[in-house]
Amino acid sequence: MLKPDKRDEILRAALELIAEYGFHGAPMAMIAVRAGVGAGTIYRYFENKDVLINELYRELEDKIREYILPGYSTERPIRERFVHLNTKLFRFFIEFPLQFRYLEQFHNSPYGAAYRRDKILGESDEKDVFMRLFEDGLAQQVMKDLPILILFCLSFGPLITSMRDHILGFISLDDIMIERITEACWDGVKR
Amino acid sequence: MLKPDKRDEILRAALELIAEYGFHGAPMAMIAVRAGVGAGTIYRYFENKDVLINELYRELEDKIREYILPGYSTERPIRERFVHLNTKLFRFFIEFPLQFRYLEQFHNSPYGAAYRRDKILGESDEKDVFMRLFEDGLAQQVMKDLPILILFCLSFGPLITSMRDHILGFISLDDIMIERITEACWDGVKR
DNA sequence: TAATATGGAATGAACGTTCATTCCGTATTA
DNA sequence: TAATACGGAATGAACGTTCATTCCATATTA
Repeated sequence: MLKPDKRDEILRAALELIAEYGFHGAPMAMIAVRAGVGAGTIYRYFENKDVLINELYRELEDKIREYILPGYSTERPIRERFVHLNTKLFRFFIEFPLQFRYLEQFHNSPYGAAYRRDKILGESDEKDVFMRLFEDGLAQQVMKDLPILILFCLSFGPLITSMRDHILGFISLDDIMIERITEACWDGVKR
Repeated sequence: MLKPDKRDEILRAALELIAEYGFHGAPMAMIAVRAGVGAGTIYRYFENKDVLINELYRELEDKIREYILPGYSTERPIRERFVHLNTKLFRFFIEFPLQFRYLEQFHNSPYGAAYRRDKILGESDEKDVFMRLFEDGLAQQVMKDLPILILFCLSFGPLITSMRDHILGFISLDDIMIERITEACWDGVKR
């Protein structure tokens, strides 16, 4: 019987190594060593490296959703929802920097491009929380009359860029700074 | 005598292939074929792949400076300077999408991290145009009282993110959209 | 001028290394 | 004991880089 905890060890090891060294700097053999399993064992849990990478991404997405959604309500005012999601995202990434770096690696690769194409153009059954927020912001005329994707860029661009600098140690993001950046982003998207 | 145009061909080929396939998806052999030279010839012009990659980045930086600086004056009002640089940067990247993608690849790699560390922490002799703009904006109390790097993130985060979506074909950045995004970024950084 | 010699640029096959993946003998489980 | 999981050596493909050789523009010679 395949053990779930061995699978988790492999995923954890892959996350750590890929976050630090990138996809090409994290060979399967190295992942195996860090996970404390044989190289061949990985292939009992994941068909190949691509599958492992994509699986890791999917689980990460779930983890993020679980982290940011509690306390979030589409009934609240747009501005409050915006601040909630932005702040929680910042907090998540600061608490889990390896996860942030993994996401960065993923998005800046063919994996990420393909995934994003699916998400934006594809007919997803359940709409993204963020999509929904910007749609509502537009409908209520609280946000600037810009394409939703642009509103996206205006709030997540600074988030990602500043997180990167935080992780590299160039700036330090404490709660106050997070709040001020979020406010500045709001100034950017609000009408 | 080593021919400059052969060197240029190699740089051009490397730019195209790395922009499209990433550092690891662009083998030297492939670069050689596209440049129309023998594989070994590259090593007559560049010590190794790392040197080639860094040289390409440095030339790209020069090209950008030459593109955005004409018509720019530190004597003008902060807001005008901000709009000038942002707009020119957008235009450059839209006109030269391969260059944008190369920059992206570079920044999301150990090359970029090392480079950025030097630039931010190092004692550069000449100050960056952008650094200077934000310093002036702070001094004149026109911009929000935030660390310079944060102001940076607030304006370049959206630029980079929206350029990425533009290149992937998810949005279309025309002059009007550029202006509106730049305005929104200004709303983000202005006091 | 014609014929030959020279030296550096260009070449691409070959090398050593690294990697993802497979294979199979052993250990573990039921 | 039979079936399944495991480990890590083996494999072959792909890569960056090297180097013995070829090519060619120029210099030298007769």
